[in-house]
Amino acid sequence: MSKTRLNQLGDLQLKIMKVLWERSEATVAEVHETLARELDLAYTTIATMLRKMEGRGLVKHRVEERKFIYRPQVKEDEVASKMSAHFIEGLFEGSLADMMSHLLSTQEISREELERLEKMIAERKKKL
Amino acid sequence: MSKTRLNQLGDLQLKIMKVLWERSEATVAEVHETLARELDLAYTTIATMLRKMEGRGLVKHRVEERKFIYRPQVKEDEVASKMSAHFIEGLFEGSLADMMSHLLSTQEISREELERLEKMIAERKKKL
DNA sequence: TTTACATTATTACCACGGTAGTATTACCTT
DNA sequence: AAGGTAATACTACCGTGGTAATAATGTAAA
Repeated sequence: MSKTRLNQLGDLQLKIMKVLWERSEATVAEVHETLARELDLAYTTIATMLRKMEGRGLVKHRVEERKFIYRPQVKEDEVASKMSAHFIEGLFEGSLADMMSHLLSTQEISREELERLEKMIAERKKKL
Repeated sequence: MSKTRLNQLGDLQLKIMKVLWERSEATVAEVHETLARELDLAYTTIATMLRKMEGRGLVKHRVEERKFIYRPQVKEDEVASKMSAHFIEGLFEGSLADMMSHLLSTQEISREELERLEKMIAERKKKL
């Protein structure tokens, strides 16, 4: 198992995981194809990356008619949590509010988004 | 110049930058000492890292009585913004609300923090 | 059955973050 | 003047993300 460090996936690894999360499983070709519109990578690049990721325990594969079918070995939520925590820790001393404060004052945000945020927080407050 | 990729600083680099940002400038010894409680790193590790960071344009140094005095070449806000944007992009398709939604449902958050968030958002809404 | 094609295997690189030992230099103290 | 000390310079190494070319292999088509 080796409890892969989920707190830091590379950009490409993340993109690959996203494809896998969305489809539950996929062949190398499918992943490659899905990412093709976004990234111009060689087929073998994806294949290599997936193999490496399997080494890290991020994915696992089975064989079916000569093809490798990969599926995630870690949950998206888990990864998102670990990565978020790590990120917020490193940049905002772990304070979610500090991060939001910074984001609110620097990022472009629509009224809709603000309202969504407002609702979420209100909702969350109830659960306490 | 090379417009250093501010969107991705390593953990150690960030920690070093934080020291520099806080003090405006510092010698290798000061950085090393400041981080000592947290990290057990060789003096030369810090020195090397700072030299590498200077190569990337993150810091700059001047010499004073035989010592290198380093100062940041990039602003904390700028780095925080770039890194945040990159992070949110990679994990939440760029949606701040999506990130918050995830964070709110998985992270431990105190009532105080929630209220702080609430106020911030209300405040931010006014400015629109 | 030969050939083309799809797929994985093998191997190789590069960049960079991180880590640090050893060498050199220069200053300061006896 | 010799020797200690503090600082930087140089060099080296490892892990890993990313990228991919080439080789091998098996399958399907002609």
